[in-house]
Amino acid sequence: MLQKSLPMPTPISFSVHDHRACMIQAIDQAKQLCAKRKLRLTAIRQQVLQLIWQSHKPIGAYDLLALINQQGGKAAPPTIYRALDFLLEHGLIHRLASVNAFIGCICPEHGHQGSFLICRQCHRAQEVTHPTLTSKLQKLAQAQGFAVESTILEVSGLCQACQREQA
Amino acid sequence: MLQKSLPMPTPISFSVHDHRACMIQAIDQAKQLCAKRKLRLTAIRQQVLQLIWQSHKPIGAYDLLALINQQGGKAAPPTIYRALDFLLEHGLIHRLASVNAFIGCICPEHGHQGSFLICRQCHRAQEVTHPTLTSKLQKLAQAQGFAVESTILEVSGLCQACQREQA
DNA sequence: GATGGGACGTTATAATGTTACAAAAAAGTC
DNA sequence: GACTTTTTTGTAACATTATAACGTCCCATC
Ligand SMILES: [Zn+2]
Ligand SMILES: [Zn+2]
Ligand SMILES: [Zn+2]
Ligand SMILES: [Zn+2]
Repeated sequence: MLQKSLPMPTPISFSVHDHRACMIQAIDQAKQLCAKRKLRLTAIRQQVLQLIWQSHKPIGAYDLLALINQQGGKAAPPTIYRALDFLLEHGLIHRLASVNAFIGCICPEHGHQGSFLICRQCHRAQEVTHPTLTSKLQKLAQAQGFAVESTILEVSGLCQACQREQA
Repeated sequence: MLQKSLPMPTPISFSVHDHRACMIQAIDQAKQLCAKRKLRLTAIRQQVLQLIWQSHKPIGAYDLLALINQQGGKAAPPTIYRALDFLLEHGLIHRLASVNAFIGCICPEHGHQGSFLICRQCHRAQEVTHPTLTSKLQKLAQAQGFAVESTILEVSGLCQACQREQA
């Protein structure tokens, strides 16, 4: 079960857009999702989610920790990791293993693995869908007798803006 | 440039096989490759490569460090990481970001990104090819104006043996 | 208003990876 | 061979990322 084929929002990380609106929408969506599933979006969990969305690029656990403590909090690593675990578990964020950082999920309802384009220059990342790709992968794995449970797919390279800057 | 389409050896990690023969062949191949490219496969680099191949599953940097020091060495982390960097740079090993571990490459001549099936139970991993998959991915990225430089694809799940054991 | 499970605070520690600089070894040059 | 230059290794300290253990608090339910 890699991904359901519901429509996903258009990815826009690499485009100019009102990121504050993204965050507000994401928080709102998270609240609804937690209400629906009877989960507790506690103050810290919401704060972590908000900080992740406020960042225009994937953010590390200790950067989050610093931000929280700048804002008057007095958190320790376990606090952050517990919040991150909760958000991960319920699909509200993704973890990018190749850069040890976290990013908000653009469609938390889906229950999916994320796939990401990550710019090595500006460090922004964008979640993308891989419609046929997922099934191809499934077949490839099944041919080996391997039962897929989850997949990480992280593409590193240059986003359009950074390509232009390079030239 | 994700991958050239030369023939790759049949993956056998999850099958019963003479792993010692794998290692000997891999070391031999590494020596040839380094000779051809005028690279220096120093004692430590060869030892690290050999230890990686001796392990029947991906192995972490600090486990390698411990093994080397068990064998009479007196290495510190930088020693290991430098050897790993060399081996990575020249495609002799791969790094599995999702488990922070290293694994020997089954076809170091190719200059490719690896894709891996990783069993969450027995922790063995197997490198696989993704012939059409790579090009699909390229197209997907290009549609976003993204210039791909490298890709990590790591599939987690259960290998055939562990599936049977489960049942 | 007891009580039980989940969430959080706190301290310490584990695991992974890097910087900086000195010494040694190897390779190139005459 | 003696010199210089480059590459590799040794060593100590440090940085980053993540977890363990245990006690306390909150709060929903009974
Ligand atoms: Zn997502
Ligand atoms: Zn960029
Ligand atoms: Zn390989
Ligand atoms: Zn297995």
